[in-house]
Amino acid sequence: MLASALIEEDVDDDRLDLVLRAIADRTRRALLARLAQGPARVTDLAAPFDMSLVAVSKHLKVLERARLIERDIDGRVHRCSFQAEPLREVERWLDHYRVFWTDTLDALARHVEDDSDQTGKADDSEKERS
Amino acid sequence: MLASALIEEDVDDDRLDLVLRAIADRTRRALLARLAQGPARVTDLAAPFDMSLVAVSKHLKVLERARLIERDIDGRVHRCSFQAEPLREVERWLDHYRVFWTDTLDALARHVEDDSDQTGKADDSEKERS
DNA sequence: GCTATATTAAACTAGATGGTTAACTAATAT
DNA sequence: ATATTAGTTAACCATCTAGTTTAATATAGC
Repeated sequence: MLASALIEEDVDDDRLDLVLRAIADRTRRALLARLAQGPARVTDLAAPFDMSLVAVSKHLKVLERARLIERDIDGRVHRCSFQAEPLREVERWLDHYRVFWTDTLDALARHVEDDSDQTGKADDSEKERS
Repeated sequence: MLASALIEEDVDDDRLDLVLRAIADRTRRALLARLAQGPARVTDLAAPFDMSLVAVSKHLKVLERARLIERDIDGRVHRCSFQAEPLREVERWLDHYRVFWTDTLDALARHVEDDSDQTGKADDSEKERS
């Protein structure tokens, strides 16, 4: 179990790194927000921003590498469309923490117990969180 | 509405930037995963990692600035504890996109329509720049 | 007081990031 | 055929990042 599981985890981490770093920039988040309304050309995407077309083009490439957008090239026009899939990865990561604000303290205690075998040690006899 | 709303949005963006960039690093995600089990000292947090204590200390400071951890200083020992609150900000951001994988295509269509007044959408007859 | 421990601070490095301008490629329009 | 448009590539720059090592600070124990 160990080797493959660890490799799997690294892959997940790689993808999470890509996606989280892609959305950790407000320009790219704005581009995504725009694209969530529907596909658009690079030039039109760049128009609202106070930066060069080249800069926006680079941002789009970051989003593309994270698979958050897809590009449909038609002649000299690149039409970009939003792809939500990678955000589900973020969602899945958040799943591990959502218990901290959705469940009761009781459920929280259960959660901590359930996962405590992962770390072994952690002498924390105090879980006085907020 | 405009001015205050825009400022608010900037604040949100600032906080999102902080939080997303904090979690966009696998070392820091691992630290959070560990801390979600319960508070821990800096030295113990650093132990599993193949990097210097100083490096981990810096990562912790990034998490602290994003308010993802709190620090309780007791003598020479800094005890760090997980704070989930900022992740709700990420959750709220994701809310805008969750519709893309939870709802039917029908609901998606509705969603796009509802928000379309924000941008005047897709076909903005190119107002070229630069 | 002296020594060991816990942690941060400072100074440095290599590489990534976010932006620029200028040059290029390719498709379209006149 | 030529000029315009859409977009990328290349080269460059300033700043940030993630790590290092060494030094400093402060507490704890003997």
